[in-house]
Amino acid sequence: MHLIIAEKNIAARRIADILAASSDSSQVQKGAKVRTGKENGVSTYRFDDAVTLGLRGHVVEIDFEPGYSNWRSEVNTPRTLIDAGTIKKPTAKNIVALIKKLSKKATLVTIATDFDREGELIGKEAYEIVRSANKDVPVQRARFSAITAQEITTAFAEPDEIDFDLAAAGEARQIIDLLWGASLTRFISIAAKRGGKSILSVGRVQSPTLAMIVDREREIEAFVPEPYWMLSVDTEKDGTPVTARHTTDRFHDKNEAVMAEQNTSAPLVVTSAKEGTRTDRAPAPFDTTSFIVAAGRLRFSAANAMRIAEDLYMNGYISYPRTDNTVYPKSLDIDEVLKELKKSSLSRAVEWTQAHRRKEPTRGKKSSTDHPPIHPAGAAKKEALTDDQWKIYELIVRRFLATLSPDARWTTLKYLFDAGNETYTATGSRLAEAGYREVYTYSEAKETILPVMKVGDRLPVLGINNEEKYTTPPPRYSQSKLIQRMEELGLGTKSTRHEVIGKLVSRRYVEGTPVRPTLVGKGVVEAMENHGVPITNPEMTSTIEQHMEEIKEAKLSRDEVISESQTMLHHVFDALEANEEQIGREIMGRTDEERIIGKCPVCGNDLMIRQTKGMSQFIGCTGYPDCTFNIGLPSAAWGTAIREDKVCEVHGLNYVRLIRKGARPWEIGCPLCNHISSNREALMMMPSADEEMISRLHASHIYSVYEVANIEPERLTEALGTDLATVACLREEAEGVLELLRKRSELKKFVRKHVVPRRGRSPAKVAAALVEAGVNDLGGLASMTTEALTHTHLSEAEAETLLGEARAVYNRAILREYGVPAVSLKKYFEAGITTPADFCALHPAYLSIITGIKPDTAWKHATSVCNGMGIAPPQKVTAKMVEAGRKDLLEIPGLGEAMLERLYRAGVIDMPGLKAADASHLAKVTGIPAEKIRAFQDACK
DNA sequence: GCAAGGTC
Repeated sequence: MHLIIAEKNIAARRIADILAASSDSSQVQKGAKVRTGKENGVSTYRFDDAVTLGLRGHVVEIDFEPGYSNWRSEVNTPRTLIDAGTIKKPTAKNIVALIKKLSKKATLVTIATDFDREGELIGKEAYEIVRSANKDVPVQRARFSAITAQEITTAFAEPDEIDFDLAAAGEARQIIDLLWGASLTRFISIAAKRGGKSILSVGRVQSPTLAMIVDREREIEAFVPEPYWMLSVDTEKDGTPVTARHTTDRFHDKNEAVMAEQNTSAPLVVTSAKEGTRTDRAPAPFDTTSFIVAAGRLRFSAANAMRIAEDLYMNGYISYPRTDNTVYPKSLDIDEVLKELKKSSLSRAVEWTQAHRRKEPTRGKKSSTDHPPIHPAGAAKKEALTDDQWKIYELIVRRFLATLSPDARWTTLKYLFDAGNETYTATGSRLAEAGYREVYTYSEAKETILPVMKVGDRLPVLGINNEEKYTTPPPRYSQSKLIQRMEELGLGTKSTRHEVIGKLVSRRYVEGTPVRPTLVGKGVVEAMENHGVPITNPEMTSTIEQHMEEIKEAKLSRDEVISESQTMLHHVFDALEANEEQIGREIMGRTDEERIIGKCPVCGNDLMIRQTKGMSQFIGCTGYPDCTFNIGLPSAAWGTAIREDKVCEVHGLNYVRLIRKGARPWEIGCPLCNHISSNREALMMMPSADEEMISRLHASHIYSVYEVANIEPERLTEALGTDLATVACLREEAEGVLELLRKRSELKKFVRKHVVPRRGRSPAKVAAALVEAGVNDLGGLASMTTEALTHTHLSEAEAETLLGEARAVYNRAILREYGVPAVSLKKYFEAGITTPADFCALHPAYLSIITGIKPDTAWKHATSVCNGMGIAPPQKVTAKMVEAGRKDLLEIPGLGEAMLERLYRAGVIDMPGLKAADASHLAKVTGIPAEKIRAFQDACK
């Protein structure tokens, strides 16, 4: 059996299709003989004697040997990771298992992973899995740069061998990345006391990228705008207005500009008129980076553009979108692609291209072996795709057509003028041949048409403009600019570059589009720069690249390179460990800054967003405990509170918003404005509150009922200008309001738990209706009628269920309050004893017999419930009494255990009780026939 | 809990 292993499922499928179609036997059957199956959850493609399967990129991952998982270990400190051994562990276990299984039966294995360094490593990983199950099977390597019939058949007809040196180069990179990344990440996270979700990560790619963003921000911050002046004159020729610029583009000295202006005098004499042409080259084929840049102009984020491209690829509309190649390989049949595209919604553009083909397609600067440039692979109709998918597909098709179309040609016109002692110029351009612009319509061809003039023409001066302008700082990086820069510096790969920004955002190192660093981001970069950690340097990548090249050429060994890197990292740690505390302070100082939202209105210290260990967060004064001013914020379950740039005009505090992954941010706005308005209603609930009182409270920075109830009475008297007695009253009122609010919130919680949300009827709406109806707590709800409940947006059935739940919960709470312990309560409820009334009406012996609780204890429970209810408690019942009575009763012929329970229920627990009872009444209560009862009574001694 | 690299 021939086992073929590709890098991914789609590649496996297409390779199988091509090989099956070209194998001798199948040519007769036109290639329709690939059998698709699922083995171990992995798709396989079988034909003839071959089975093809796709990996999922790397199916194993490197990690440290066991024992290094505790970040805070005293023994295995971050530094020890440098020399900790690494192991490979499977990440796609089902694929690994399937390869092992199939390898045992294989007589030949072909590794058909992508034709690049990482593909070689992935192939070697697969090879090792094969070898672990089969020591002898021959393993060969197929190399191809496009999955076309021609390339695949050649690659399999002339197989090669795995390049273990190239794979070793990849391994060196993996290990070095892990050693540096993990050890430094742990070190600075621990130094800055950050754990869990807010760790501070460091890596060979992410850190230099972050440093670039930080650097740009520094340039912007340090930028001082400088004025300059631009001089131009307005004129006209045969009624067409023309503006001519001074030949000195920018005057940096105002006096010079003014002088030039004064020296300018009519008429404007044409001294030179030059015509020319300019070639506007058709663009090169798309690689991943140039594709992301072009999609960025259509307002797609890098990650979004890639996600859509991957979608299109999976559906066969475009070729593989992760490529470094900008030169179409010979094996790509361009005519065939064009023919196919005529079936798409872009057929007119395709036809134009076919009619105007340039000799050779354009080519970019980079050519590589991995994949062809991104190009269309199938025809799509506009209706078959979503809007965004169509925009991306159209872009890729039009770019492909553009690479096959002629260059555009412009004619240019340049005039020079004399105006007194000054010279001016005007340039025009006109699109002579649109060329590729016919099909690639993404940039506007901006023409400047000038009227025809000849040397010696004299034009009027209609006006002189001397404009003062300022130089501007370099712009922040857009996503695509950043990806371009990363590529120039060799950071990341075609497959990962667009993910790096996402990583920096999720670490809260950068924010916004275009991206700017946060204070944490700046702090981390500064800390590394200040303490000689070279990882923020792009050179680290180039060094690794060089070393990898040498490993590939077998000039250096993998272990030599790793060992050199380890030594270097040890030196880095020498410096870091000596300054751990200082590094921590530097970063934490920065991050604190990010949480400060303004000055405390009470004491003038900084106000800071704080999170507790639980889910609660608030804005507190850094003067605490001397100043206790604070503003509550919604629970962190709604999102983490972060500072915004906008500042409240009234209170001078930064706005705050809550952010949560996957949710729209919750804009709190000015936290103090929010605090005031959300507490106003509650304050007004105090009977003696009025507007005037509330403004007095606000003036003393008292905003909530809670504060009224809890701050020192002296402060209240001062704030309100009243005496202590009035304040005492007020505090009592506040306590009352708080109690009411607490109950309401409990009620709300209860409703939320038991009412199913429906369109237009949220649980909150039901709760509001209850409050409106004067129901403030669970007890109130429990004592409502079903009918009354149906007026709160509930159906009758819903009202009944809610009422049932409410009563159960309420009764349980009351009974607990009256002193029935929780463990016993559970037994009572299981036996159907659920209300205080049950305890008062039923005989303790009955309570005991149906729950298994001792009679004495049941009596005690019944007594405390009756006391709580203000009802006379039952007479004392003891185990002895019950036992004696029971013995007597059971002696009566025909009276068994079942009947005993019924009698208990009716309060009859012994012979005297039975004898004294009214037979017909007892019959009614117990359901035992009256004659039988009479017979029992007769049998009593 | 950490990197970067594949792929989904």
